[in-house]
Amino acid sequence: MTDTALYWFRDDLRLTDLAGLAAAAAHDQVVPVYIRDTSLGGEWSPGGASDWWLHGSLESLQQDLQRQGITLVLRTGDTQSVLSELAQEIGANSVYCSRHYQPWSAALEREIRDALAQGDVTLKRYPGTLLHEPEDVATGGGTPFKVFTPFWRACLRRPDPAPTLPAPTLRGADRRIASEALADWQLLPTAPNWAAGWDALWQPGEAGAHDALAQFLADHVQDYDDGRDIPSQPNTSRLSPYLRFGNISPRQVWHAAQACKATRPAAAGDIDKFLSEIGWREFCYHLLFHFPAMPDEAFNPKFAFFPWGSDRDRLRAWERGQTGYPIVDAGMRELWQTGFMHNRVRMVVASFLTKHLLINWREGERWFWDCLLDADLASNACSWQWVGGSGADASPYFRIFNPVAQGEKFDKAGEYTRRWVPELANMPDKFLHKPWEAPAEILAEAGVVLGDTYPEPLVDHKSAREAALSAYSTLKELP
DNA sequence: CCTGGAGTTGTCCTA
DNA sequence: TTAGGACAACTCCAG
Repeated sequence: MTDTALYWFRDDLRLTDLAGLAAAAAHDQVVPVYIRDTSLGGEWSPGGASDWWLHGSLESLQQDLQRQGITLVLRTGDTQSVLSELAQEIGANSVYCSRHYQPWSAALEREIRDALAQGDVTLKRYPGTLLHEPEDVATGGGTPFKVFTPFWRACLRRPDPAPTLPAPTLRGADRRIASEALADWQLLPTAPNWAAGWDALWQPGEAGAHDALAQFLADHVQDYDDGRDIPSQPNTSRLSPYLRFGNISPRQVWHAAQACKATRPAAAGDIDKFLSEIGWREFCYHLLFHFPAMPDEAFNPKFAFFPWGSDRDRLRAWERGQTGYPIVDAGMRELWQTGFMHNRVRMVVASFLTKHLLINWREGERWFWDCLLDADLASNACSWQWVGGSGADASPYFRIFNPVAQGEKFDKAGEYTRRWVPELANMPDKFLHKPWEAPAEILAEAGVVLGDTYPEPLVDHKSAREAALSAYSTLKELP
């Protein structure tokens, strides 16, 4: 009798460094499946940009498997039912998968394990796309870390993450198994196709991930410490969407970075800084695991009654990149047009939404969720709470980014701002980040008519800052 | 249980 | 022009 295993692909869309797939390869036959279950996660089921990346990742995985003569089975429906039916259909005795850490994942995995067991099928769950399991990192008192620095120090004290695994040699099923067509899932936008041109910017899938990592380590990591803050420079890794979908594992990133450090000791500081950003991803996942309400509720309970405003017009202006603050608008338009935003600018726009507009961080979290290719429940929730001040190890209340100063400091020559806000392209550097201060003749010469070709500032920085400080000061009056 | 240093990414005012 | 301190007080976490 043929010994057949099912590999259930989730957010681990790759073939290398996948312990569960390597283990499944010991069976006579392996049938890989990806299940589209739109009921999972409720309001946190993937947004539009994520679906675009998912499509590309699945297409890439299909091709990689096809090279071994194996077809990726695509099915739609309730995950548990699909797995049970498919296991029965192909006579599988085992189902392999990687672990997830979302609030609903543990219960889902338990239910699936129990349901499969009824048909004498074993669910074999392997560690997920992290460096360390949440259970393996704790304070001396056994509690989860709530501050990043001691968390990361504890991670670094642990044994190195396991060495990475090669892609296993798989033998597919000896008969055809029904699969839906990826195109029928309609993961790509059509009318309108807002992702037109994204193929030139991104290469979803495992090969693209390794290209991006290799190029980053070869050409850009050496200036990471300073360069990562300059949005016009290519010194960030842009690995986040690949990590989000498991096109690459953080262990692969870790070991590649360590190898790079060995050959280029001068870049060691930059590389450690980069790895600490991988550490932030790790920290967010661990926090979400221990505090599953993170995406929906303020981590710091003092914020339960924070006087957030709810001005829909202002929120809309922020979303559309029409706030009148050039660096903010540049970021929001980069997001809308490319599915990505530079990290420094993410902080600026998030600070602007929560502190200048006093709009609840959850509105920003929601918008990013739909627009970002790397929309990740853990990183998105924790980062928004961090900026808003309610999160773990959060930004202090008085840290209110001045959007003019941030623009002048990090986009001094205006390259980034002019690219995404072309109506200001002819503004001189001196006034690019504060066009409302420009004399009439300068505006005329640059072809800018405030309130017409480019908005007047939505709020006045100084008074918005004072209003935020005053709102945040109400926190300390609460019990 | 107590103690004390520390805490991703800033801004503004003053001297 | 520039450097330093204030901006709350609190919680976290290791010793």
